[in-house]
Amino acid sequence: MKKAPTIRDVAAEAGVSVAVVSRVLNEGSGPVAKLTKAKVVEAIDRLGYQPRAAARELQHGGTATIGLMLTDLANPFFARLADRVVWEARARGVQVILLTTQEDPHLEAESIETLIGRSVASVIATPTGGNVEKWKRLATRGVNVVFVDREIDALPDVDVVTISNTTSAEVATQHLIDLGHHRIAFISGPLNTSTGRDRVTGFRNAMNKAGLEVENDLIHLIPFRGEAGSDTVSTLLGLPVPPTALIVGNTAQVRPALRRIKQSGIFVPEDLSVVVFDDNPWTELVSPPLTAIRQPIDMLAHHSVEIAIGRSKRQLPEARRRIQVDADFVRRSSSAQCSASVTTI
Amino acid sequence: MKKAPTIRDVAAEAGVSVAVVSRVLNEGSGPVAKLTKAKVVEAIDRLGYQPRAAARELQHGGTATIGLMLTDLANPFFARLADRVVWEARARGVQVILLTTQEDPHLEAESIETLIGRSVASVIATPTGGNVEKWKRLATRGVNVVFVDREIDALPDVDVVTISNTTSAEVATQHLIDLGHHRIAFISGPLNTSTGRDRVTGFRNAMNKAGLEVENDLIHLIPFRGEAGSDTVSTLLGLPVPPTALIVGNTAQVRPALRRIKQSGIFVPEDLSVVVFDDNPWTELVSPPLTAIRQPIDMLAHHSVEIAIGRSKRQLPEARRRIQVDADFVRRSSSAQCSASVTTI
DNA sequence: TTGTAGGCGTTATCAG
DNA sequence: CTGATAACGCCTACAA
Repeated sequence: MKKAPTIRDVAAEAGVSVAVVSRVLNEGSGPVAKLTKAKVVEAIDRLGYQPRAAARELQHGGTATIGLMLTDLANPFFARLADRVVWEARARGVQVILLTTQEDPHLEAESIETLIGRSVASVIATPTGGNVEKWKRLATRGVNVVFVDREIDALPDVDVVTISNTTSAEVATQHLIDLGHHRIAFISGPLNTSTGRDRVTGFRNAMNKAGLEVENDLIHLIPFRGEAGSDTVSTLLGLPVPPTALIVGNTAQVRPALRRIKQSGIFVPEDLSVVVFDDNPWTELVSPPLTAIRQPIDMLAHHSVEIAIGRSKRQLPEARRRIQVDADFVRRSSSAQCSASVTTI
Repeated sequence: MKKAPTIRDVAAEAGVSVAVVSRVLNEGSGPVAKLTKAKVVEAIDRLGYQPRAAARELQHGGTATIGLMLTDLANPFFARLADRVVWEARARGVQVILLTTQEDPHLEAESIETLIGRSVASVIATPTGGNVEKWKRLATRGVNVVFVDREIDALPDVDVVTISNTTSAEVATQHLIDLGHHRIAFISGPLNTSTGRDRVTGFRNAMNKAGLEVENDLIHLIPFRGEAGSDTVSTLLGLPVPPTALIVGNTAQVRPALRRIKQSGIFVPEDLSVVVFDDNPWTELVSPPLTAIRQPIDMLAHHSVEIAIGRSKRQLPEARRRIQVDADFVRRSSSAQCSASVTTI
């Protein structure tokens, strides 16, 4: 475990000055004779030399690194997002430092500090909803912030990449209405997240448009973490007049909700039609295969990274970008004609 | 976007020297008068000062950061592992920089270089199987390497945290044997990974112990990436005498395999009993709920981080640690008595 | 084409 | 208790 060689060691080994070594390291930062270069390269890998990122960073005053701040990697949606972001970033030679907030604003605040300290060039994040001041400070520091999946209204200046949540929820709702459902329940995320809010809006829109009443009993806003989806389902099924259809607009709660439905001995779609947000690879393997809103994760990742890196190269127009990618509606077998509709109407 | 304040700005603002500021920053690195300290603290958050990690790192010659190198975040197993590792690390005030290799030794090599440049204290990794020299160099540099989930035989000195793969495969196999199966197929990962190898070994052990012949037709070693599991299933089902049971020992191929089984119109467990490696949250929601080997992911994460950090503090005995945690066997409904067993024997 | 020297922001070592 | 000042490893003028 001898200590790492420095640029000086390489210089000595090759019999040249550090400046020359630096020049061969950063291709094109200055002229180097062919022969000299060869000697240096030789020395470099004889010593197994590797430039220290910290020193470079200090000198140059920043890194090309992207900070990726997600709420929860155990959620397959975010896991796949992370996978794609890391991939896209690497394709551009940029590293990713990953932090998770567990939906906790306190941890989020810490993470922001950390990222400032690390002097990352950009951060891609799914904000919890709080820490408005902190986010502002980060942006003021010259860090390019890109929100993905969610946004914060109080921060109208940061770039945002999301799916069209309102429209997606409308589509899902309309689908069920077309099948004759009118008692449709909706489970969404907390109202202080843009996804939670926009999806509920879409749901309401579609219901109103169809002249159907929206009963507050049937709308449930629950946290992303935990298993609240289970109890919510129980509550819904226990209603005097239970819903005939359910939309789960909270990705993280799809599994708990489904679990409870199974336990309750309710049949899908005979007793209850189900549509869920986010199509993960397992969705089609459960019985019945689930009708779902598929979020184009690669697009989300692609645009986020594109913007993040584009900004740090100042190759983007000043104006804040707000990209909405369309989600696909995938019809499978968990949604069907409302059996009650014939008799009830 | 004014530039970030430095320790000097703080010193000026507080009317003291940089040394003093440094001392209040690093609690207990030297004496500071109470009043002075107050002034400094005041100045610090008036300026929103945040020490630059790069400078510290340069000065001190290393970071407390952990490099986490996984093959594929889209695989829920690794996603959950990442989640836990990030969590455990943070609980100890350590950051994680995440890299994925996509099972590609070339990308792995790059990642190793990167990590050296970043002068991380430790790296936790699921090695692809190659790059033996590179891994050695990393270790020689004084970086604490911990392999998790898999190991490399050619590197007998690095710490390893895995589940007991051989035993787990034995248990799974024995379970099927007990149910009267003797034509049992086994899908595993490539032989150049320890998981692939050990699981096959376990399978063979159990078969031999029961005096059953192991037909090579029934053992398939396929890559972790891609959808090879589908074709493999087709091949197996197309055999003159198809197997009555299948163990999928390649976590990433569980989904493709299952998918093809469904498509083939085969009934589980009536026509085919199925046992899979790794119990993810969806496993119990598919029909029928899958009998599975559950890997204790939190234990894997916990021990990995424990070792990684322990080593960097030199608080661990010299000797290499090799931790094997036991996996649980979770019996559900995808495995059943062999219907053919009565007639065939 | 090559070399020399100064500085990036911190911490650590010594004098005051 | 506090304050100068020399590293840490690299890059970049500027000189040779």
